[in-house]
Amino acid sequence: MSRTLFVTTALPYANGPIHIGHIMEYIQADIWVRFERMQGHHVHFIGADDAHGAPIMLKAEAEGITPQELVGRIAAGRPQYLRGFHLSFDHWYSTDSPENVALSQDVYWRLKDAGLIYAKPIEQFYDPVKRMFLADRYIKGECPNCHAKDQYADACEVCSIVNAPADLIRPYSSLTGAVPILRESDHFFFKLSDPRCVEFLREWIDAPGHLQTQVANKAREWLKSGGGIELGDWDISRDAPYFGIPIPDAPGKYFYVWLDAPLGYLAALQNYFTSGKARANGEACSYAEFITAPQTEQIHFIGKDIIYFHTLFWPAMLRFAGPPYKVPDHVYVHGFITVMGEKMSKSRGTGISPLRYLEIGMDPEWLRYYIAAKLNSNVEDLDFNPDDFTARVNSDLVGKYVNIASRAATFITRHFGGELRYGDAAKLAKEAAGTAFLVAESYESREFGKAMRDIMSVADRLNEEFDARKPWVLARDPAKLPELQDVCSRALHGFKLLTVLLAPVLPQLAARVAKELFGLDRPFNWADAETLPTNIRPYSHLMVRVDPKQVAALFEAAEEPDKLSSHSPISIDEFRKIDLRIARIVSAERIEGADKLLKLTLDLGGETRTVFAGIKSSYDPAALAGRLTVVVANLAPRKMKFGVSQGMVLAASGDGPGIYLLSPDSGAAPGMKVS
RNA sequence: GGAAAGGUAGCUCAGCUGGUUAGAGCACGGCACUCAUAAUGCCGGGGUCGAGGGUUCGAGUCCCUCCCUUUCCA
Repeated sequence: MSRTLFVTTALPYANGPIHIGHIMEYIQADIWVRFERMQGHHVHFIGADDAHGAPIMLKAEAEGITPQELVGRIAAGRPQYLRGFHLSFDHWYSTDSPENVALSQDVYWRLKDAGLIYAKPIEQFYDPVKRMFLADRYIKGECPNCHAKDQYADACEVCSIVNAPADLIRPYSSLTGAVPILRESDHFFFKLSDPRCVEFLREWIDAPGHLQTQVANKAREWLKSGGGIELGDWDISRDAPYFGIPIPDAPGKYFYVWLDAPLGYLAALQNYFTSGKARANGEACSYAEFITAPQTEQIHFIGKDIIYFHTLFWPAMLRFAGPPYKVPDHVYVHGFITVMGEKMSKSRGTGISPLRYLEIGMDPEWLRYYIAAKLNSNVEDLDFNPDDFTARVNSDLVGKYVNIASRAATFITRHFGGELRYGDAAKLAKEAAGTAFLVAESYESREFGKAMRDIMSVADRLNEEFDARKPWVLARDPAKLPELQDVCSRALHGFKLLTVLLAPVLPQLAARVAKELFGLDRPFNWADAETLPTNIRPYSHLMVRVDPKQVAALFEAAEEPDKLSSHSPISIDEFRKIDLRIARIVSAERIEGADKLLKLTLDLGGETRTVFAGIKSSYDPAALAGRLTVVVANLAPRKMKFGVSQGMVLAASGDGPGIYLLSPDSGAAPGMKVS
C-alpha cells in the first residue's frame, strides 16, 4: 500500500552557512526519502530556515542591516548546498513568513483556550545601555569558584564548574560591557507540568514506533518527576527588542524562537501547497486536507541536541492545539559528525566546509556514500576520517562496484553488439529480488551501513564469479562465445541490480546508468532490481577515484573569511588579545602528500611548538632552519590532516605568487612579545 | 554529582534472544591473473573482544565493580 509521507529535517539557524553536520542530516533524510519514493510512496520533503531570535537580530544590527536582509542573504546561499549534494527537498521556506505568524498565533490561542498558558513575573538580567534583557550567553563575569575572568554563566572553561548568571562575580554584558541589572518582567509559560500534558507525553513516548528506544528512554527520564521535581513549564515569551512573532494579546512580547521554529515545518508545508508546488508534485489534496488526513505520516529527522524540543514541547503543543494539528508519527534522531575523532568546531578549525568540498571538485556522491556506509539507526556519532573516506570510496565504489560494468561491458559491446543473454534468467531474477528485499528492509529502518555492507558483498560475489569464469579466456575461443555472453550478461545484470540498490545514495550516478548504459528514459525504481536488462549501450566511465590531494586540500586553509568583518575596525583591547611572539625556526620539513604545507618546529624561548605553515611554494625547508620570525602564540590549536598546528607564523602575500615571512631586526630573541 | 551511549585486529566497523578454532572492508606481506581510467581473485600475518571478579557445561554476548571516551541533566 502506498504511503503518504511528510518528511522534514531540522531547520538550520539562519545566522550562517550550512555546515557538515547539517549536510549529514540532510543526506540521511534524503537517502531515506529517495528510497521511499523508489518504492512508489508519496513523499513531501520539506526544509526551511530558522530565522528568528536574538542572535540573528544582533548580528544584523552589527552589520547595519535589517534581520530580514540578513536572513534573505543567508537564504540566497542555501540552494548551492542543497543542489550541490543532490538533496531532493521539494520545498525550502522560512520561519519568518506570514504563514508562520498565523500558525504560531493560532496555536497560542488554542493553548490558551485549553488553559495551558499563564503569565508570571520573572527576574532576569537587563542591559541598561542596550535596553534589552540578556540571555545567559550574553553575560560574562568572574567564576566564583576559580576566579577565572570572562567566563560565561555556564560551564567555566577553566574549572568547568557550572555557574548561574547571578553567581558570577562582577557580571557584565558581553554586548556593551555594561553592568547588567536584575529586572522583573512578565513572561508567558506553556504549562507542560499540567497532568494532561504529562499523561499525554507519557503515552506518546511509550507508544511503539514514535521514537528510537534510546530516545524514548531519555525523554522518559525528563518526564519522570524524580525527587519531587516536576517537569518544568516552558517559558515561551521574550521581551522586545526581539526578532520574532508578536504575541497577539501582549504588546511588546514575542514568542521565543523555539515556539515558532517547529511550527515552521507546517508553515513551510502550507506554503508548499499554496504556491502550487505540491500540486505540481502530484498531490491532489489541499493543505488542510493533507494535514488532517489520517494516512499522512509526519516524520522529523533531527540531531540529538534537540531531542528535548521535539519529544516534549512539540508533540504537546500539537496535541493540545487540537485538530487539524496532529502529533508527529516518527522522530528519527541521529548523532553528530566528528572529524578525525574530534567534535567539529568552527573556532578550532576542525570540521569540513561543505562549500569547499564542492568547490575543489569533490564528488558529492562520494560523501553521500561514505556517510551512508557509516550510518545506522542509532543515536551514535559518526566520524569522518579522511584516509578512511578515500579508501572506502576508492575501494567500494570504484574498485568493486563501477569496475563490474567496466570489465564486462566491453565484451558485450565488442562481441554481441550490446545484446545480453542469460543461461538461467528465472533463477537470476529470483535471487535479485531476494537481495533487493533484504536491502529494502535496511533502508526502511535506516540501517544504511548494513545496506551498504550487503550491497558490497553482492559486488564481491560478482567479481569472484567473473574471475572464476575467466571471460577474457573465453573470448579467445569462438566456441565459447555463448558462455562469454552469459558471464558478462550476469555481471551486467548484477551491476544494474547494484545500481538500483545504490540509487537512494547515488542518485545522479544511478540516473546516468539508467539512461546511458541501459537506455531507460526514466530513473530507476525499486522494482527494476529484478528485471533483467536485454541490451546495453557502450560503456563510458562512471566515477573517478578520490585523489588524496583533494582530501588534503579540503583540510588546508579551510578558513572561510568573514568578508564583512575582516576589515572592520577593532579596539586596542581586541588587538591585545593576540599574543604575538618571536620564534626561532628550529627545523622545517616537507610533508608527504601536502601541496602547500611545511611542518615547522618553533622555539618560543623555552617552549617548543609544532606549526604547519602554508609556505611550501616559497621556501626551501633547509633555508628556514635557524631564522627568526613572528608567531601568533595563543591561536587555538588546529587539527589538520597531518597533525595539530599550535600557532601560526606571520607572512605577507599579495595577489601574485610569493609568500614572505616576517623577520624581526637583529637583537630580538625567541619568546619576546611583539606589540 | 546523577544518567545514557560507546570501548572488538594498525584504521573504520559487524557480531540477533550466551554455543564449535571471534568476522568484514581498508592497510600490510606473498601469489595469481590481465577483461577493467589498473582492478580483481586466492593465501597469509595480526585481536588475552577496556580491566578485574561472578553466574554457567560454555560469555565478546548475562550480573557486579572499576577505568577511559562522548553526550545529556542538575
